[in-house]
This record gives sequence, C-alpha cells and structure tokens, in this order.
Amino acid sequence: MDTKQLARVMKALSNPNRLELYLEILKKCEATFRTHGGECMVSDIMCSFSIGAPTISHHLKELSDAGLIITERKGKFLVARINDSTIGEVAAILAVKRGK
Amino acid sequence: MDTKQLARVMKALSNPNRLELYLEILKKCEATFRTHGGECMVSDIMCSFSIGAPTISHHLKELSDAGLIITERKGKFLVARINDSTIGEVAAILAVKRGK
DNA sequence: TCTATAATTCGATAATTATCAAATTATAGA
DNA sequence: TCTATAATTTGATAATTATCGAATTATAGA
Repeated sequence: MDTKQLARVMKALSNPNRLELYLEILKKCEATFRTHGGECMVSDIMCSFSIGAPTISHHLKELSDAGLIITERKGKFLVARINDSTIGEVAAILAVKRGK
Repeated sequence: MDTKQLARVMKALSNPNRLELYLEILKKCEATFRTHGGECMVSDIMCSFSIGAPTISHHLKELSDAGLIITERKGKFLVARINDSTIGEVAAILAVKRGK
C-alpha cells in the first residue's frame, strides 16, 4: 500500500461517526462470526446512531471505497463485512515503520 | 485511547501532504538515531515538499496537537521527534480490534 | 398489483480545511 | 544594532465534506 492509499484509508476513519460505524461493524462481525459468517446487518446497527439514513449510506460508501469494508445487498438489506486485509496492512505499516 | 482521540489521530494522517510529512520525520528520526538522538531538523526536509512554509507550519501543529510528534525549538530551528507511544497505540488498537 | 420497509440518490447548506501571500516574530551572527 | 534566516501568525479563498430533507429505487410480502 502506497502513501496515497494509506491517506485514503486514514481519511475514511477520520470522521468520528464513520469510525464508530466501522468499529460497530467490526464488533458485529466478530460477535456473529459463528452464526452469520462474520456479517453485519447494517439496519441492525443504524438505530444506535444519531445520524440519518442518507448519511449512513454515504459513510458506508466511503468505507467501501477505501477498501475497509465489503458490502453486499441481501434482499431488502445491506450486509457488511470487514475487509481484514486492508486494516491489517495499515496496522502492519504503522508497526513496521516505527521499527516494531 | 478512546474513539474520539483515535479519530483525531486518523484525521491528522488523512491529508496526503501531512502524512508524507509525518513519514518523512519518522524516516529522518530513525536515520539519525545514533548521531542526533532521533531528532529531525524540520528545515532539512522542507525542501522536498512542494508546499509553502506556512502550510508546513500548520501541518506540524496538527501533527503535534494529535500527539503524533513532539516539537521543540532549538535556536532558529525547529526539531521534531516522533511520539512513539501514540502511533504505537493506534497500531495496537487496529491489530487488537480485529483479533490479531 | 399494492404497500411497507430498506436503502440510495439528489440538491442544498453549513462547517471544515488546505493553501497561499503578506506581515510579523524569533534568533544567530556580523 | 543591523541583517539574514527560520518559523509563525493573520487574513483570505477555494475546495472538500458532513449532514439533512425530499424524492427515488429496490425488494418482500400481502
């Protein structure tokens, strides 16, 4: 991952609401790993946010464009999965760059 | 580190020029670890950026406010050091949150 | 086909921000 | 004290963005 792409990922996680959204998806995916194969029903977590549906939709697109999540429509609903490799790369870069 | 603070750090690293600046400081600090105690003379790296001094100054303040670097004036010059604990925490959070 | 629900798109707005030029401050050395 | 250099501050502007309401699309089920 080059610097430009790294900056893009950082930007996607730089908005507090979007970061919360990402972390919530991450939590949900891990919690339902056995029962739902690590997927997150977006409509399930929407209620815990104080922002509207259009904004959520916008944020999800940003996360998706940054490669942080993968979304898929299932009937009426949208499910999200964490793209583990992206965040893994970021964590690795940050750790390695500082010599750890 | 709570989510708000994490978002603040991400934001500080979300601008391409600012991220480059941070990485450049990191590189310089590591390169001069033996000779200069891991410090970076800011004026030394300024020339490799295409943005003006006021903008650099602004970006450095952002990095400093986010806790990513520590700056100190030495005579006419500004030296910067990496605040290793901040980036370390971020790397750790990202790694841990995804169960690694 | 009609309806209700989930999600997205569109258009607008307020807030934030990256950047610069000009002016100012800080400092070292002559 | 004067000068040159490094850095910061100020004020302005253009670009980006977070957010919303309204309208639209997609889908499942009655």
